[in-house]
Amino acid sequence: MKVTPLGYALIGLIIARPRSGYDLRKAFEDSPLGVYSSSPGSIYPVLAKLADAGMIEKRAITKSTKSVFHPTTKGRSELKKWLSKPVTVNEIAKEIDITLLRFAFLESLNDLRLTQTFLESFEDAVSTHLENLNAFLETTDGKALSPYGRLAMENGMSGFEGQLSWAARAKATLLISAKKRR
Amino acid sequence: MKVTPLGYALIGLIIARPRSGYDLRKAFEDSPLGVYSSSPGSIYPVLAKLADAGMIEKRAITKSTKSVFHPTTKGRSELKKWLSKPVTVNEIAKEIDITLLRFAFLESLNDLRLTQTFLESFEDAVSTHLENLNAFLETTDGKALSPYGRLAMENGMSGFEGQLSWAARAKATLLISAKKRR
DNA sequence: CCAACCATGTAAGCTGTTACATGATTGA
DNA sequence: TCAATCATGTAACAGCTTACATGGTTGG
Repeated sequence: MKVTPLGYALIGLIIARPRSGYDLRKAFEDSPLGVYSSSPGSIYPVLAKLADAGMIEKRAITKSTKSVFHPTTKGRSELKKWLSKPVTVNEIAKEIDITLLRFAFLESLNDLRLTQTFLESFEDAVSTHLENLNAFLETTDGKALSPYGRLAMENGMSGFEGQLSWAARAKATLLISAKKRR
Repeated sequence: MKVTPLGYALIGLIIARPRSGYDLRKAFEDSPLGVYSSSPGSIYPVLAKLADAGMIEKRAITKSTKSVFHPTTKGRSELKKWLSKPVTVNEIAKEIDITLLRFAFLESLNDLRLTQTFLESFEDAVSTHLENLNAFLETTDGKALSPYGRLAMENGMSGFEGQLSWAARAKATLLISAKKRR
């Protein structure tokens, strides 16, 4: 079964703490971090599929229509697989918010080496993408950019430069404890 | 008929210069600016719909299977309507790349006042969103953020701060000629 | 002549959203 | 008791992508 990003997000939240469908909806509702709709139509069908596939376990609450989802071994390992995938240029360019989602859930794995690999892969992808953008500026199309187009382009580029410094900061913040331990 | 963002992008490109479907595909292919797929399945159906709705005009090239799309009055006015919509907080939070697309096409309207309105609306939306994010940090959920979650949050926030300085720069760059004219 | 590119289109599917529908529980 | 919130679910569709399919044109 193919798990979608929303599916991974749900598994990740359930690993952090077992929750009902309603709890999960609220988790999306309360945070202003864009991402997904909190509407029932988004979440319940995905939860049902994940439960079918054994990625999570639905436990009924006695004397209630309510139920709570718990993590399973399979769910944990699938999530880990997803989080361990290297960051690609395409992911950076088109769905960087999903990259950040992956980063956030990385914490649950408690594996600093993986975090480091991830952040380095992130830096590589961002750098490559920035090189591509710079290369584009040197092409005929790039040089022919109108003022507004150029400004829009600069918007993107300075954003990705910000991503690079963020990654450096993140590494410094998270990997410092490892250094201390030496 | 409802025009989708991809539809507006196509109208905008056609206004800039009449093109065939194939030309439009290449426009997406060559630019590393994320946005849309250049595959035929994305573009041709939308072009057909836009032509049906009178937003663009398909002109056959004699002795060829090829044809070129030209802008229409209706297409121009619909695009202008789309570009004139104020930037909302939700748009900033969830589809800022579309906001930037709108900005880029704004140039074709040749209306500095509209550009200024747009950028100010953009600044307002970004500021409000930043306030929302800051407010979230003060809530129980915000204070309970794990280190990784906090870093992901900071990533977003510094990105939006970057958007604010970009908007200021864009205003300075574009509106300076208006000042000179006084 | 054959590879590469020009050129257009359809069908199926993926991912997620909006809108609809229903009923239980809680607190003022 | 009645509004608000808890709680779960389905149906329809939106918007875009991938993969498939087909044929013309050009240059080495």
